Amino acid sequence: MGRRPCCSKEGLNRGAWTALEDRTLEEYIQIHGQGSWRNLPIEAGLKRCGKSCRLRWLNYLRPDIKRGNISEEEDDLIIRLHKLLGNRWSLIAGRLPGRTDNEIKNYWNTYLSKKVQTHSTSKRTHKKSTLSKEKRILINPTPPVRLPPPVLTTESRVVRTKATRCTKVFFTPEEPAAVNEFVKEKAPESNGLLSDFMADLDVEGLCLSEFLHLDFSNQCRFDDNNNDLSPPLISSDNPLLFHGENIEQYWTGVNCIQRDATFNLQSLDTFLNAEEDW
DNA sequence: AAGACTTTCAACCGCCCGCAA
DNA sequence: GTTGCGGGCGGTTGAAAGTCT
Repeated sequence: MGRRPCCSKEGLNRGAWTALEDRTLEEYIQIHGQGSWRNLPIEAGLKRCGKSCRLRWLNYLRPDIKRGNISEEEDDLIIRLHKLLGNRWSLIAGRLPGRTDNEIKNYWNTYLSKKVQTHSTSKRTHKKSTLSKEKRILINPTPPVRLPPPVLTTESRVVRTKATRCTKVFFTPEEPAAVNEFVKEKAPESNGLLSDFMADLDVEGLCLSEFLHLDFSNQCRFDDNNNDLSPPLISSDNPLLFHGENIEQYWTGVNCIQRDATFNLQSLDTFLNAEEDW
């Protein structure tokens, strides 16, 4: 018994999305919300497979998406998480708010895997690998810039979402002040770099699986004035910022850990590095 | 200048899983 | 317990853009 295809595929558009299709999908989801992907194209009047709509929304149109400008810290985090989780891109992406599994997968395949290979042959140093970073696309640690919405001058025009290459890379060593605040507080021995913060986040005594399965992307929308128990881990301004007290509140709230359990933020890095010894 | 080659990444494909009937 | 459906995931493809010769 064959599986019913997700859609007939007959008479459906394929390939690159046009500006008009993007707008139609965006408007539909703004009104009706996402979900029911199979019916969505019919109801929205799109000649697309439901899966295609879902993919387009999740990987490109979603408003909270970050594209390009993958920072050094994110690089490092992806490598560490990949070491821990393997090719579980959605899980890795879940730890990088605003990043999609597809983007991380592509980024890994085109750049990070080579970088890691290079590092494994020549011992890792603090500086980036000798691999020509100049060839990387849109990668610098400056605040991510959303690509402007597609220009809708011609309704049927195909939107080329491909990022253009740049051969120069600019490093702007600035970090969100709040991150440094928190890092200094929790890890005074570090100099405040986010990478060091990651090196000082410990899950000892906590449920790592819970940690890994938390949907951080949702937390980006957390409003600090909101005191409910929705996990208030990350602020929208500083997506990688973990609020220790809030983590404790959440985890104790969901009974992941005992309320009186000692809560220490020490070193996730230690854990990730310890993986080598497993 | 132009053709060949390489790189990038959006989009597609097919499998898997959870859930409801 | 079984079946079918919807959604999600990871692997792969191929067109476009960049680089090299």
